[in-house]
Amino acid sequence: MLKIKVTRELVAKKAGVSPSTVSRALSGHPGIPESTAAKIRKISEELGYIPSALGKSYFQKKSFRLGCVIPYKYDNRVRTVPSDYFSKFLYGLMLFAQDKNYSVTVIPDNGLSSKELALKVLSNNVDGLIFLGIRNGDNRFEKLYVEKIPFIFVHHYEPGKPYPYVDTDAEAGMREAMEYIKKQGLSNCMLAGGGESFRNAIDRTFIYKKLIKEFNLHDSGIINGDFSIKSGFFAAKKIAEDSLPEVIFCANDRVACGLIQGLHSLKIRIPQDVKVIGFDDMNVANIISPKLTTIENPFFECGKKAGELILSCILGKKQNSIILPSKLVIRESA
Amino acid sequence: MLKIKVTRELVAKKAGVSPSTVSRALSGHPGIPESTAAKIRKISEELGYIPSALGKSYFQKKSFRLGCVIPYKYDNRVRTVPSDYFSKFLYGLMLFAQDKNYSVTVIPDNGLSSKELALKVLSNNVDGLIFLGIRNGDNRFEKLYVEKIPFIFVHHYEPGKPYPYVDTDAEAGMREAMEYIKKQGLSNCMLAGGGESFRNAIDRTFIYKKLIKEFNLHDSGIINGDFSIKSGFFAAKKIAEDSLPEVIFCANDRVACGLIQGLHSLKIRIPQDVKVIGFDDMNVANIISPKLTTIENPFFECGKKAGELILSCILGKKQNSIILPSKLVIRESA
DNA sequence: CTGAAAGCGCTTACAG
DNA sequence: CTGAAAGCGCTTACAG
Repeated sequence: MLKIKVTRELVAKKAGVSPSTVSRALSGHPGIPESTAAKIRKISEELGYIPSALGKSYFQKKSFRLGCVIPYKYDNRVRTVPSDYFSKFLYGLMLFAQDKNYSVTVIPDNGLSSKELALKVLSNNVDGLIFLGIRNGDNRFEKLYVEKIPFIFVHHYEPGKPYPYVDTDAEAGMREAMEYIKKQGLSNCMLAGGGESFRNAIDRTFIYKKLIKEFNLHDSGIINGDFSIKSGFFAAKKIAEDSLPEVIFCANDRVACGLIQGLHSLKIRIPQDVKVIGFDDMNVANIISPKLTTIENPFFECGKKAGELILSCILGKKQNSIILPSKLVIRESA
Repeated sequence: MLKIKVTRELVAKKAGVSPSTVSRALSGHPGIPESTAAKIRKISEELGYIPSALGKSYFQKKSFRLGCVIPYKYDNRVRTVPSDYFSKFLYGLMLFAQDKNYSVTVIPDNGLSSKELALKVLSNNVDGLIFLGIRNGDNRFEKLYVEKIPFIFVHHYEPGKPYPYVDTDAEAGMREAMEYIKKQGLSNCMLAGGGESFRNAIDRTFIYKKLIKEFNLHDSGIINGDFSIKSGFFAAKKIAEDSLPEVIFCANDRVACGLIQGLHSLKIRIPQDVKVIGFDDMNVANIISPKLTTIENPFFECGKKAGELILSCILGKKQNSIILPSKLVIRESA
């Protein structure tokens, strides 16, 4: 027995109305009286009518999809955006999208050209692009902007440019952290910094310097790395060459993990010999020993907000960038 | 100056051919001589013609999208599939999809009904579904199968059912691990098991028992948990109640992390007092102290294979389930 | 090798 | 409040 595809026409016939009316009833068009709409919904249900997402998209020239662009490099292994970041963010985004009847398409980016990126939108594969893990100096966006491709950054922005973004205000959390250490009577700080590649790393370094002054603490210097575990490990060696500071701030939790490994290997105890404070509150912060005192970066919330913002861009509404707060999470390392 | 949408018709006119020929040339139809095709491609390029993905999808009634269904629970916080798993898998899948001109849509699943899941395919939102993190007793699949919805499992399967899946052969890696400890003259083993909720947990327990016998080692028992960090932590307390075994196998790296935390809190040293062997080789295995000796689960490869398999299902080709090998990765904990 | 034509399923402006 | 009709951009079977 062949199953017949249930079309809108069939529903219309059964309901004694025209196909147009079925469309309107099912999409909640205001012109249709509730009694008619209810009847049509009931018949649709009984018949098992399933409106085609493709038909709708096609007609409206909208894919109803948000593109989430994720960097990767493939050398020996795949390098990913730190996984927690990626997955928590994506959950936030998916849940937002689901709520708006959008879906989320993930796009791997190993250096797609402006043109290739634009094509994702121009070919209606997605309606807009959300960029994660962008590095400074990436010059692909001017062209996207000129072509009016809806796009936003997450945890990145370009000073002086109108590109909208969602970012975390690192200052709130770092301020809490400074207060916290000041209250303990500590003063001598260092920063295991994240270098110049990421806007967020630069900002965190800037805020560190600013707050050190503001709180009248002593800065014993900055060891620059690149946001990686390895760079944290090497920072430990450098820091141990001189007399230890009382507190080491880290550009992110990955750096903090490497730093802790490095300090361990040098038989330096945390927090007894030196306190360590991370940034991001990745899952690993709760697993590593000692558990990491760190500053929470609201990845999940970022995902939701990124959804809101890109949708505004797509729909041509206001596109005000969004800044989310960070906050201190006290555990064992400081 | 208004930019005119470049259509296929315009390309056709400029090239002096019909729109049909443009379609054929651009999609590499064999009937078109290369000279004509080249000319049409050139003109398309010059004009900036962008074929609409929506048009194609609509006509072919295919979305060219693979749906990746990811479980979550939202209570206080979002619970995710372990992030590494998720992100490495997704990279493999995305790269495969990209290669085949498909894209990947992520679908959050907090207990969608069979019907809701089927709808994702029936409405042409995606062409097929890839299920991650499925638990035993999930009864949503019979209906999908009956409705001929293309779907596969990853790291799950249902004995006696024809549902296709991609899984990792835990035995290869666990065998290596057993050989490795046997070679060290160790014998007294325990398992911090993963309980009954996940097929993979059951299998790993089964394989553990089987190999213990085969290698003529001593089994001091199994402490069952649920694949979580917390369950590993509690396992440590239980294990420490009696005399310690020489080696503790763990159902996965999360359990191993919890176990290590628990053992640390009891002042039990790893590997001096007891060896610990994980499973999965998540990122954290390299971060935790001691670094975890574990069995690598090829997540990235799983993603690629999952892409292949679901595509076979979608295209109605053979659907042979795929088993990937695991292997021992020696670090510090054993 | 190539063109004219049909049709995919939908939505909405228009007319009533 | 509701229907008939146009049209979104594509692909392919058919005819030549």
